[in-house]
Amino acid sequence: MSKEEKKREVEVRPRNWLVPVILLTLREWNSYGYELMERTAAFGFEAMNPGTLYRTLRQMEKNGVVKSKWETSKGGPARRVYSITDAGEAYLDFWADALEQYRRNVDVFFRMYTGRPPRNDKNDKEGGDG
Amino acid sequence: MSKEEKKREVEVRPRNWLVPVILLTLREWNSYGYELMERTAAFGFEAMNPGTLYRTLRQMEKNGVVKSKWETSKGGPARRVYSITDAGEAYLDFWADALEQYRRNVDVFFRMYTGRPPRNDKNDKEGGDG
DNA sequence: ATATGTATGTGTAAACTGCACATATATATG
DNA sequence: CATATATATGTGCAGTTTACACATACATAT
Repeated sequence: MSKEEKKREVEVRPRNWLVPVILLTLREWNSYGYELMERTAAFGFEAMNPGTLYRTLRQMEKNGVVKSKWETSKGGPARRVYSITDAGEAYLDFWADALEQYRRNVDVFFRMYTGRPPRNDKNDKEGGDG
Repeated sequence: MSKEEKKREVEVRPRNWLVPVILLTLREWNSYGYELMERTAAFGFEAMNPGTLYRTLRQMEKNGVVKSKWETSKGGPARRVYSITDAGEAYLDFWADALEQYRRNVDVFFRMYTGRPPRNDKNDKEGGDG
């Protein structure tokens, strides 16, 4: 396994990370799929896949956290413009709570990763071989 | 959707979070599945599922990041005691890098979530209704 | 022989996601 | 009208991950 391959393998985003990112963006301004693809880059989605994004938006509307309407006045293909709902703002708050909890877990990880000396002895941590 | 249901829905753990947690624990002392179930609680796995843990351990051994041997000397059922390999320590370092990157993304999220006033106006953020 | 606690493991189904592919509109060009 | 291009939205499918239920096995006590 090369260094590059390992890095590609480790995708450190929580499941559905796209959902709170979209909600947070829509809380500030209404937007549509094609534009959201650019904005999500700041949150770790450097090469956002269109299919994933549009599917997520539809799922979110089905769940009632966003709503949409067609916008045809701007020239070019029609855009489905999304806005956040009250349920969506509440859901975003849940995500914020959960993310704070998770951040504490990651802190535990880093304290143990950097703080303590590795190769402590508790069991018999085979000193030689296996 | 009740508050409880929503909370259950939002699981803010990255994919394979169990992997670095196991590696980090094994870096300090050798251990086995049943014992690891308790230790993972500190990292957000409060009700660890045995099946998930054992399957993950086997997958990790297949990938060469841990190795195991049977221990039958302690009384009770035999334990498969795992230890981290050199490849495992290197893999743990990759995870640490990725987690730091991810933490930056979460920081961006929280700055936007708490820092700025919601309901800014950029597009036409429908002032009234939908 | 039965029950209990310890310990490891599999089968299956649901959810999530990346990749490839399909569709549709507006504009420019010939 | 025909074609190409940029914009914009959407579906099919397959691989991975994971939760839940279930199965297996050993040691000890009674």
